[in-house]
Amino acid sequence: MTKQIKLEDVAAKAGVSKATVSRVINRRGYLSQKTIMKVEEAISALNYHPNVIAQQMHTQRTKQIGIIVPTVGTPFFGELAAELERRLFNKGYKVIIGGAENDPVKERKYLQQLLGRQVDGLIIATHNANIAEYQHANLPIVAIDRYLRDDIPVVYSDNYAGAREACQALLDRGATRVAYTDNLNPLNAQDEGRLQAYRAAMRAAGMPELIYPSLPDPEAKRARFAQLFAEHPEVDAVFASNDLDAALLLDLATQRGLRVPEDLQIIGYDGTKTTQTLLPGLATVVQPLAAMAERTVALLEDKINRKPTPAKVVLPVTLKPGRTLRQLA
Amino acid sequence: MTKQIKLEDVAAKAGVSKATVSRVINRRGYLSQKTIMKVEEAISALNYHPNVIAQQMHTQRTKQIGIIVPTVGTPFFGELAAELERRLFNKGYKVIIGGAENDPVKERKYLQQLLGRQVDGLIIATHNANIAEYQHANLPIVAIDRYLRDDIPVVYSDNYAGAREACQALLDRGATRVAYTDNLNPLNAQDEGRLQAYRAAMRAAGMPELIYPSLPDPEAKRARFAQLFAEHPEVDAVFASNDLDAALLLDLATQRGLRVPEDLQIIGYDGTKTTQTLLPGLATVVQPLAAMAERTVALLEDKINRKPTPAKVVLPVTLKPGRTLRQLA
DNA sequence: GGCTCCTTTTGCATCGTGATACAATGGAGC
DNA sequence: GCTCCATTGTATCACGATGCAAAAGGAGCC
Repeated sequence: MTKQIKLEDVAAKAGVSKATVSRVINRRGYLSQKTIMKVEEAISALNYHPNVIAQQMHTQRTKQIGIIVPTVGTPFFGELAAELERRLFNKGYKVIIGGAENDPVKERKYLQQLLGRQVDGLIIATHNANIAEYQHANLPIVAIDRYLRDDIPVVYSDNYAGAREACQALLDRGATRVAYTDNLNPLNAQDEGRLQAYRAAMRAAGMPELIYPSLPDPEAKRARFAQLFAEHPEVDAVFASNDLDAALLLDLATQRGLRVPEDLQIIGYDGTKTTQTLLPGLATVVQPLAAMAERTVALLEDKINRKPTPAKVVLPVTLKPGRTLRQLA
Repeated sequence: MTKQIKLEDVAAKAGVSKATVSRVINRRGYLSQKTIMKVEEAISALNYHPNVIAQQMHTQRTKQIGIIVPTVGTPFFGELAAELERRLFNKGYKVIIGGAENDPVKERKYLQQLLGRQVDGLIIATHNANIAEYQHANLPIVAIDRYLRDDIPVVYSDNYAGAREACQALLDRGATRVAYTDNLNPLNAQDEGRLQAYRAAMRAAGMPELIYPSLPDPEAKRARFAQLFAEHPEVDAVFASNDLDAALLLDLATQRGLRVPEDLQIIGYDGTKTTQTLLPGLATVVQPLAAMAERTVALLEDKINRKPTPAKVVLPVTLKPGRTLRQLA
């Protein structure tokens, strides 16, 4: 705003050299009590704050970590970002957050800029198109829920087991026709785990597969899900690959006069705090967000410190029953 | 990771001088097509990215904006952060996000570091204790929903009108005892608007005030809200100052066998996309998040460019009726 | 006084980019 | 041989904090 106070100004005010001020700030080397006091008085009198950019220039480190998520405006990624941010802050890092918004152009722009040593490391939690920049990125990276490159570790929860248990929970409670809704982006290897588990469960139960895409546009998605009920009135259970979709299905079902869980059982996926607060009755598969964040940050630190890291970390999920499931027979 | 490629390396590889490489990158001065090609080839061959820190050092700008929120793990602030981030990105800024977590110590730490010109501007959306650092901050700042200092513009939505309409909606539908729950932090001037409107409405209706605090700890809050029903069975309507509390009250009421809205009407506040997806039936007061973000970013840009800014911007809210309200008589 | 030893302070180079001034080269055109 | 202009190179500085080597100050000792 007005004038930028720098080290030199403090030095002049205190009547010492720049080096001495620096040494007072960082408590290094020999210092007389008298100079320490003089300098500290000058610092607070001028309201001096060291220029972080200059420090970064010198250390060649920014102590900043980039996090790329689809958006923080959604419970899963919002809570994930919050968990990551808290842990990174405790380790002295600040977080640059990028909402890729399922827009490969925006994601690419973020990467190109962040690759100029603006961050000491990167956490990628998007489900976008395979972006070339990742392949040549010369930077510590950890991915969440998505494979990027052989030497980039992936942290994810056990999607296959989670989906298997969700399907089993429905079948154990007498479901005869189970539909599945998912964001069927072929580039997300982990979500494939959920799809595969659903298919395997249907095969084992001798039931047909009923798969509906979860479209990005809210209106289109609502219309698509409405079709499900229209086309397949025999469906008496739905496994949604995320809780927001489960809530939408719940609303649609209620509007059509279906009773939940008597006529239709519903189970979601993710189990964030937000969903559990807003819809405490929803059955869901809870992803271990805190643990995922913990491991992600630990892996990133190892990468930064050039320690060896495992190729992947898989964490267990928990099934949370709820009022959208019938009582067990 | 390995070796840091710098301008000089590109120059050597392309067989030209540093100045020429700089000219090519920034398209300045006379340049032959041949050199442009040579240089660009070298750039991509070496996978060169300009060192952002050095650029920042030179321009004395970081093109980074700090956003301090309580947490992005909550629908309101998560969606707000997402709206802000998208607009800032479009203007060439990256976002450093800080979750203050209602912890004044953490908030203060963030400020002290960010004040070292690590960001070109700051957006404050916390409801924490009054932190001294704000008073001397020599940096463009815009606050959301909270007064900080005379020369820091505040953007907020019309809390008084929103609360007034919420209360009126309940009374119009035959409510005879209306309780109010809120995060009663005395430092949040705007929330006071909601409280005042509730009090005025009760006074006008000749009804007693029933005010319950929304505690930070989830378990404690649940217990506190349960008291509301135990202590005041005559309550037939609740106005919650946020949707998460409204959902909690809805759950508690259902568990106690109260029918909503027949026995108990509920209206919340905020009306985020997340709540409207998860609980589409909840009546609420919708805050204009997108407009708030838009105005905030515009004000911050004005501040950065030293243009005059208004002291405050108040935006209108919208009442969204729902199945937690009775039909109008 | 001259010497060593320790404390305290200072000057200077460094990090990578961008800006600026100025020189130098080469080719075209007359 | 001259001018004109496009093109590239060289050189230097600024940005602000840091860390090293060197210098300055003071005490003690012979």
